[in-house]
Amino acid sequence: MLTSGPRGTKDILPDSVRVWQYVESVARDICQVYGYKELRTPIFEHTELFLRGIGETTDIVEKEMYTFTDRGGRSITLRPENTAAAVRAYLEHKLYSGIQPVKLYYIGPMFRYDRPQAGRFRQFHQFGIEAIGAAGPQIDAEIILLAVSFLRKLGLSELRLLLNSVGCPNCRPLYRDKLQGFLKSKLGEFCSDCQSRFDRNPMRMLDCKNTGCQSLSQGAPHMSDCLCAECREHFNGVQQLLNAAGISYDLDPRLVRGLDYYTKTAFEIQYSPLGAQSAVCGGGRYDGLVAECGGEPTPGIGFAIGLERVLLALEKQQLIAAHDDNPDIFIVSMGESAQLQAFKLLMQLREAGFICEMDHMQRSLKSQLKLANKLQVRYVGIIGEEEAAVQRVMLKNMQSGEQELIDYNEVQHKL
RNA sequence: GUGGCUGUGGUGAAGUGGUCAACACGGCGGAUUGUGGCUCCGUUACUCGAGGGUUCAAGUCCCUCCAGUCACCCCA
Repeated sequence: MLTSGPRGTKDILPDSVRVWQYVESVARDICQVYGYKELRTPIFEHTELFLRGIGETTDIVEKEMYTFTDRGGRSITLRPENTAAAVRAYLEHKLYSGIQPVKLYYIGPMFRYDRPQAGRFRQFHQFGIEAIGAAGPQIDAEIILLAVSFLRKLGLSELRLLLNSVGCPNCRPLYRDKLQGFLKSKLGEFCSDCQSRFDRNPMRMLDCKNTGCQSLSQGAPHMSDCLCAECREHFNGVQQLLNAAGISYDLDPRLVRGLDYYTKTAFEIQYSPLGAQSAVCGGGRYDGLVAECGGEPTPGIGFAIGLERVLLALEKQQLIAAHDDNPDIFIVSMGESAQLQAFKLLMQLREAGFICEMDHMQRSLKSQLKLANKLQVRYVGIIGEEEAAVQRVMLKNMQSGEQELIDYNEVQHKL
């Protein structure tokens, strides 16, 4: 249909653009405070980047990418997330040669071919940050603090921070074996979803909403109990720092990030009033990604915040302030010579920075005043034949109804 | 990709096979021709998401598709 946009996309209409700009400005401000610089990468990349970066067996790559062949025969994909692209840019422009860690942020549209739902769209927007080059838990804590404080600055409460460690290539395979060993004997009793998860992602079975499955997985080993010494120390370090910062969080042994590149710290911030899609922020460490993309082994960590979900949350909490951008003055005119005068006055006032409007529909005097009233202007300047003849304007205060005949030059002093 | 619900004007909606598709809000115009907000009046759907079918007759029944919405999967 010519008259409707593609499924899962939204137009951001003038009435809501202001809120977007506000949220974006809060994001930019906090990034400046924390020392993160904006990075703008293309909206599409070589498909290969996402296959390698995100992981070929992830849902995103298997069924959610907008992929097409361009006229040169290249396979191109609209970015489904921005971490891989940030790492690509980091390598391409040799950002590793500068001050470490490299701290970046981005705000922009992402694309995933999902079925639309509350809080989920095919084109959606993320504010995300990436810190590449630092391995210690300090940077993990910094990033989590940045996310939490961004959401708090917007006024959101009822946020829940979930924290876990998903281990590293040394300890995760061992854990996976251990978990599968535990679940294997009861596999037949799990729901069909869980049975299919067994091979693909057994950790997901701990997360099943089915109460039967939940009781079956009681007592299963937790990743956090099977971490190698290095991962354990790192995980403890992150918690210590969060404690020191007074940030409350819940350890969630079932928290798993869906993308292959995550290691160690995984976190998520939930805003439960949103319904099923309650994750407002998701992030974690990806120590293997830079090497996977062809660089030297380099640690990294980042998060992404879903802006649509943030806006939904702001709406739920009624934190969206109405902004007044009503005109300061509406110029009413009647007759051709008066119109010329009115137009000149309008230009003059706009040059001086006042918000001014006039009629563009050849309305009658009465209709112009009705319109001015609807626009909730404070003043109306009336220029008819009489006023035009003496080069003056009838300035009317719309609240008191009082009006006086004054020179054009006086108008801006009265506003 | 799977399932539930929904689809009437700019908006919210009545309408449960048969005269001009209620009503409310909004928009536009007007109420002796140079003055708004209140009130009153007029006007605003060759058409009921799209396309087929059943019927003498369909917004009302059937099918297909599309879209919205919520949930699963997954995720921001």
